Amino acid sequence: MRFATWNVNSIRARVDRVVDWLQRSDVDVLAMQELKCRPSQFPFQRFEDAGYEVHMHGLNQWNGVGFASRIPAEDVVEGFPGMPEWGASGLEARALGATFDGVRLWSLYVPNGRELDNPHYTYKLDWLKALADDAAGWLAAEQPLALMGDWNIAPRDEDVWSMDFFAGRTHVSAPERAAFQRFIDLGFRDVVRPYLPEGYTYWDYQQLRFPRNEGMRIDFILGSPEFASEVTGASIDRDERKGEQPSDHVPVIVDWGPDDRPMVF
DNA sequence: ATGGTTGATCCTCAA
Repeated sequence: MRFATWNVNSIRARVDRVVDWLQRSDVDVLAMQELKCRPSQFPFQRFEDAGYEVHMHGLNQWNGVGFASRIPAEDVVEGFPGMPEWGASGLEARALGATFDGVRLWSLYVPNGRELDNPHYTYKLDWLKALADDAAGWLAAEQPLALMGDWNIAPRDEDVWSMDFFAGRTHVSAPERAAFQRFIDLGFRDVVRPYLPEGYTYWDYQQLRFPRNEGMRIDFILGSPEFASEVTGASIDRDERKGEQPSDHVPVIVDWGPDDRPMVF
């Protein structure tokens, strides 16, 4: 099976690209973030015509998470217990869980944080702590489980194009990196890094960041031990940042399952 | 060519 995650930055602006990519890439389940729409606005038919069912969670023009899959989704859950609210606007559409053929997946859009002294930064850290608290319990199920999405954290210095540029900014701060590391300490593994030690997943639209390859690695797939042990490959589809109307993020893909296992002795 | 973003509830906010 092939699983992927992609912050599509508006599904309505990019449905052609996303559906074309799904079919071309032979993906079974795609976790999507930043759909930027409510269910009534989602182009469900375009996915269904391509053989994919969609489950999505969207409340307004911001955030929005979902799954497109060739496998039926079971036990679909919006948000997680204890997920913090954002001020008066309440719960945001940043997490959707679903099970596909026994594999539990989460599509996650971690709050951006904006600046270190911004209330969104505290919200981001609180949100990650609440997720980790719940995810610790999910691991006890000893079921294949993966947390997939836009984490808005660059865990290593080499995950940003310039540490000088990011000095004093979000995504690289010690508290954010500690929040990410907590998932690793719980037993999750970055299942892409062993196959691809280098490579960005995001380039800002501004300042010619992509032509200059001034990007960030902030989209990750963290697998439980039961998930990680069945991963047989991974890729980052950098080409999806090219061409007409790209998202500012690119897809991150893992190949998974006993049927995909190459011969290992 | 000495510049340079995109998307949404679209002239302001979010990333």
